[in-house]
Amino acid sequence: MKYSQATDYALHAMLFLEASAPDKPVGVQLLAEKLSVSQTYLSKLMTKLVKAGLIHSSPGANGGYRVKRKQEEISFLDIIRAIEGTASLFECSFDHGTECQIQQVVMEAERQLEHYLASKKIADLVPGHKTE
Amino acid sequence: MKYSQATDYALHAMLFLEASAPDKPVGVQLLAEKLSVSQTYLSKLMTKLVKAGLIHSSPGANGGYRVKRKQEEISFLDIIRAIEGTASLFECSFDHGTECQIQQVVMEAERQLEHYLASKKIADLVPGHKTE
DNA sequence: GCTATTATAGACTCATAAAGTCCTTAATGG
DNA sequence: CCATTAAGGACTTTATGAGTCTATAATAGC
Repeated sequence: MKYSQATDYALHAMLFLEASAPDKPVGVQLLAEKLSVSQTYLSKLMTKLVKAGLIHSSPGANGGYRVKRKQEEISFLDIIRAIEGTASLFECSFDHGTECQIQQVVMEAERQLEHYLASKKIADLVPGHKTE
Repeated sequence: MKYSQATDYALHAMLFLEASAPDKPVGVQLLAEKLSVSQTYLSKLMTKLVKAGLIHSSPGANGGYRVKRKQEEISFLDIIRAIEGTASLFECSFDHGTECQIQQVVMEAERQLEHYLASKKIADLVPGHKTE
């Protein structure tokens, strides 16, 4: 069980966007160069972030990506979910009665994990940003 | 990101073993029937649990699997690790300086997740077992 | 309005891992 | 010795991650 490398790219891309000037869009070309990944592949990931409402994109000349205004709100969990999806960490494949005790334990663990990841904001990592 | 179904099988198999008489070994045939999975596949998973030191196996007639004496100690994390391995949830693939802030956040989340899963024992789910 | 630039999207490839099957070998109790 | 049971190697099948390649759509600047 592991987070995909795509999540790694997305987290770093978001960090880069946060650290960039908020008014000037950053193109996928520059991002891909910084992350040492192909433009076309990264652009698919960026599109996921756009669809998740985390960033804004503008096509055309001088276009690119910008973080949304509520950037301080963007958590690790937001980004991870945008890339990995929202499927549960564990799902018991049996039906023994109505509820699986094992599943309940793992689900609670997942709930705590997500709570922590939701509390951590990307903006926290950028020097000079105030989050609170 | 998801735990494999193999982990699901293993957790349920352990729960079954805990709930069985500790002196009489349970064969993979019975286990596989209870879990609706093939014997050969399940036996591979059971072997992993044996190698991890969680259960004891005896071949030959009347053989099978038994939990080890320190059964109260067996945690969800033990079982999950035996099946999934101990690889980290997240590993940053870049080398930007010495440490990745992103990785540190996710690693801390993972540490908490594992702490919780280590605190939960399979024996807790078996009525009539005392854990503390 | 034309053109260069940039995001979006579909179709495809390639490698890896999960999930499982089949067959053989080794150990052990009766 | 034999029936029973675990262990292990070799294989298949399917799904997913990680990309590539090519085309299309939108937009700014001239």
